[in-house]
Amino acid sequence: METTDLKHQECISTLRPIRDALDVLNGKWKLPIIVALTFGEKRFGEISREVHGITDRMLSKELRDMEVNGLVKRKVYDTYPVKVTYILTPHSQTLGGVIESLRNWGELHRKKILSGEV
Amino acid sequence: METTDLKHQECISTLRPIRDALDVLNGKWKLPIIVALTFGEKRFGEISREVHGITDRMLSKELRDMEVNGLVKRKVYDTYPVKVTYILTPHSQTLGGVIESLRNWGELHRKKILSGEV
DNA sequence: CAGGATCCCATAGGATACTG
DNA sequence: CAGTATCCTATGGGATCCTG
Repeated sequence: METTDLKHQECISTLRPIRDALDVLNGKWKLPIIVALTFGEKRFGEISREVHGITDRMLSKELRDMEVNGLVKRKVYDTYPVKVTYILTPHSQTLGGVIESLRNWGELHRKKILSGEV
Repeated sequence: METTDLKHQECISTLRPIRDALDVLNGKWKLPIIVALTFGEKRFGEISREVHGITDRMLSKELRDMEVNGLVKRKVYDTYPVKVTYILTPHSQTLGGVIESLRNWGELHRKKILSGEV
């Protein structure tokens, strides 16, 4: 294996975690759901009402996905009718820096594009 | 408008630049293309060979997209047959921090998932 | 209430062939 | 060489209805 191949391999393995991170954040609804849960533990119906436009199907799907990724915790109360709440996990808090970074660059990018700088 | 609505509006406007940033990076091929161009100006065919698995159609599409977003610059040489090269712009360099941030979190995330911590 | 089931459409992306 | 055109599949996401 020669130098350029080594470099290439290094970059490929660098790419994997980046893709992981992007996948966790991606899709139309994950960020809005995180925002909704930022203000505290919420029930399914509450999130549904706060994240404007989301359907029950997508909310259900995204919450399950986020639970698998350890971003939210699902709590079931044994009442009738059943009550289910979702809450952000400590792990989700570690996303703060990434989101900040994305936001800052997004703002910079928008400014440059609008000013015709790029 | 009451307090919760104000908070909500603030968060929505915060979300926009984040989405912008995610959109610029997203898709299967943008990062690998950036990696390929990191080692310097390259021709269409060279990128095609370095980014394993990409089709001409996707490469063409992604390069155009990245050009619109000011990440790459396209240079046409008036030779026969025509020679075209692509090079990363200074603006694309500003992505460095975001990518670092994504990579670090992605690695942390993977560790936590694999260790069963989440 | 908290979803699942079903159906539908739009877009991402792949395969192959073709052209200035 | 540097793409474009065409056709196809898979996935994301929406709409609607149903149920424990």
